[in-house]
Amino acid sequence: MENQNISDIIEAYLKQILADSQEVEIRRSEIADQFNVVPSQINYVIKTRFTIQDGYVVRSKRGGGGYIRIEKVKLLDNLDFIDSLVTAVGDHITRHDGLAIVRSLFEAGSINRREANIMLAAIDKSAINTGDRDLDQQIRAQVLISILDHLRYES
Amino acid sequence: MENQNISDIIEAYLKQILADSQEVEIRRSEIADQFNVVPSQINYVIKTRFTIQDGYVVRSKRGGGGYIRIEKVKLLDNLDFIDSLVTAVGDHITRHDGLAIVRSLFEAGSINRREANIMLAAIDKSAINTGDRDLDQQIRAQVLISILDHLRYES
DNA sequence: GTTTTCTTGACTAATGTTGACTAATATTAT
DNA sequence: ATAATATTAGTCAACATTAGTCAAGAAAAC
Repeated sequence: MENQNISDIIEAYLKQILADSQEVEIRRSEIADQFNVVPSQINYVIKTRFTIQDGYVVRSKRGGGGYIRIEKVKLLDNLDFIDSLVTAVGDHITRHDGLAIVRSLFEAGSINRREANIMLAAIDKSAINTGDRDLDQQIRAQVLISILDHLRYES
Repeated sequence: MENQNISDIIEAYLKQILADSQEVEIRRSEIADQFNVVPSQINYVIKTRFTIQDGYVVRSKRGGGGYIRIEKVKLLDNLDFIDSLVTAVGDHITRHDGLAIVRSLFEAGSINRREANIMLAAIDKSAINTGDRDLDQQIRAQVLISILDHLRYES
């Protein structure tokens, strides 16, 4: 504890607030000033310590009255399962393998038929079709992972 | 919270009136005076927060006795409604406008909250982010339309 | 010594605010 | 009637105010 870096200190500060309330809203530059770091360090802290895997959802807005809001969310008990699917998706995935991912979710009871159909529509050829097969597989992977991450918590 | 921007405050003021009545009619300069902003800021608020995708129709008249009238629109029956959203999506769409589309579906009762969140995850920046903004907007439009088309069959 | 994590700042992007100029409509004067 | 003037709203571009990204270098961990 003697040798904490400033990112750890900022993390602890924010988590202390979150111990009492469901969410915390900050102005990036204010926190940066308060801890005497450049503003982008706040992004670094958030990106490394307030991920969805940790149970946090972050929203922000730029411009006048802008903010960064960190919300503590209730994680579901399907985390290991979701993790395994995220790993299976990787950074490229074919439609065929994407279908298998969605089917796994459905069979595990994580999503119902309607939700499965929405996911399938989102990764269908009619949805993702840039003409570059490799790029399509990358986008499909990102879309799937983004959805999988949302299935980690109750909203 | 403590430091809201004035556009949000004006938006909230108008929406509060619209919570009770079907429409609100204002004199632009009066509202501008009331909130101590230039008149054109009222146009900005309307253009960014009371679009057709948000479920509002705006009419106005210039000259003596001029006004701006904001009307909450009744949603059409489901098929026409989805058609109108597909048209609104077009072949490019920003995340901001995509969000409004999903919100419209939710508010119309076409999808529930979970389904809305899946759709939002599918068009989020974490999902669609090729580095080419224009391409991202095209893909986002295709993903949305693919999902909208599926909703048509199921409902 | 190498690899990972942290720190920094230049550059980018999104959103909000302002005011000068334009356009439409109504009212008044001729 | 027509023209001039007054009274509204609309557009657009400049500027202001926030947050995000990325890559280079420093520090720490291994």
